[in-house]
Amino acid sequence: MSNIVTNFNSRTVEYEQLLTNFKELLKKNSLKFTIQREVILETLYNSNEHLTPESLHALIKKKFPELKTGIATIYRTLSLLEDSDMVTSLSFGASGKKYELGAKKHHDHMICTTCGDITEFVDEQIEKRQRNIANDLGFEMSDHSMQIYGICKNCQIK
Amino acid sequence: MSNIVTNFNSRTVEYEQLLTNFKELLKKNSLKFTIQREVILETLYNSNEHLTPESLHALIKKKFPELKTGIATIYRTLSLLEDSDMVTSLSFGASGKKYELGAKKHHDHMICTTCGDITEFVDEQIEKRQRNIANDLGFEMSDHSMQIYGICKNCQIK
DNA sequence: GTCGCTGCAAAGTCTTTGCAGAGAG
DNA sequence: CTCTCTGCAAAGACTTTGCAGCGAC
Repeated sequence: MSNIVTNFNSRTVEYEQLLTNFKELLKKNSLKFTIQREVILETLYNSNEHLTPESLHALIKKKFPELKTGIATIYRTLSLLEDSDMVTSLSFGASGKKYELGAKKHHDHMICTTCGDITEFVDEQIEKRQRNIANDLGFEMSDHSMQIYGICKNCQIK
Repeated sequence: MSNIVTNFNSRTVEYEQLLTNFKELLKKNSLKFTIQREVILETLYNSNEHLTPESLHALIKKKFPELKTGIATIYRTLSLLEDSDMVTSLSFGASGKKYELGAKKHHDHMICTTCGDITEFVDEQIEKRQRNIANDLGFEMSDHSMQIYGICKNCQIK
């Protein structure tokens, strides 16, 4: 798969770092670094969207048809990545479970109920307030997520 | 089912109101008011927890064994209630989809990752900030939800 | 070489649907 | 009476698992 290797040359430092972390994680758990796992990580990294196992599978099939990656491997790898906190899953109403790389900076989501588009944002004021609330309730906060639902600019115009 | 009728006598005004709304909703859509639908609404109202279709079913089976309510009816009624915005569904990681009555005042959730317990809270500061953010991004906000994950007081002690 | 990984297909879950009889309006 | 509901069981959708051969180390 020389074209995968070539691809790496154009990767950002950020991706190289991510890949290194992943390899370390695997090594630490005596797991193996396989082309499938690499392709999944890469595809997640290159996608700006939040992917379902299904859509990840479709993307990979399209980009690396010769790999014949099975959906089971996608599920297995996503679980692995999620367990290791390298990806985060979100689930919205009917649209199922979606995954995104968790290595990115923390952010919240604004979801358009018309077109399903997801916009990310961060607000330090809210972040701070969340920490305070958890504290007040005696909660040892490990994570949090926030979603705002509504109709995005584009869909309002239509 | 006279015992159901009797139960209503001890209901709060709030529940009476909820029931009236439900009946109106049904009438408006030429749907029928059945014992099953009533029992589902009542059980949701009386439960302080966030219920899965499964657990709702179990609760109803236990409380009204003579009804033999099918799980399919639970699913159908929950969809109906959700479509009409009378209940809200939340989905967390692996624990599946949980429902709660949406007639309650808006609130956010703090979820214990150890015992799965859910604590509700509201913070006006965050609520306000959310409105501002949606506004800034040109979003017409219809709803939002926020979850804080962590370890609750109880589980920290154990 | 060893032992984990993968694709495939089969098995599980969870949820939805078709149908015939029951029941609300 | 009519037309929707319901329970049941069968069908679907989505995930997980078992297995035999493959491939990383």
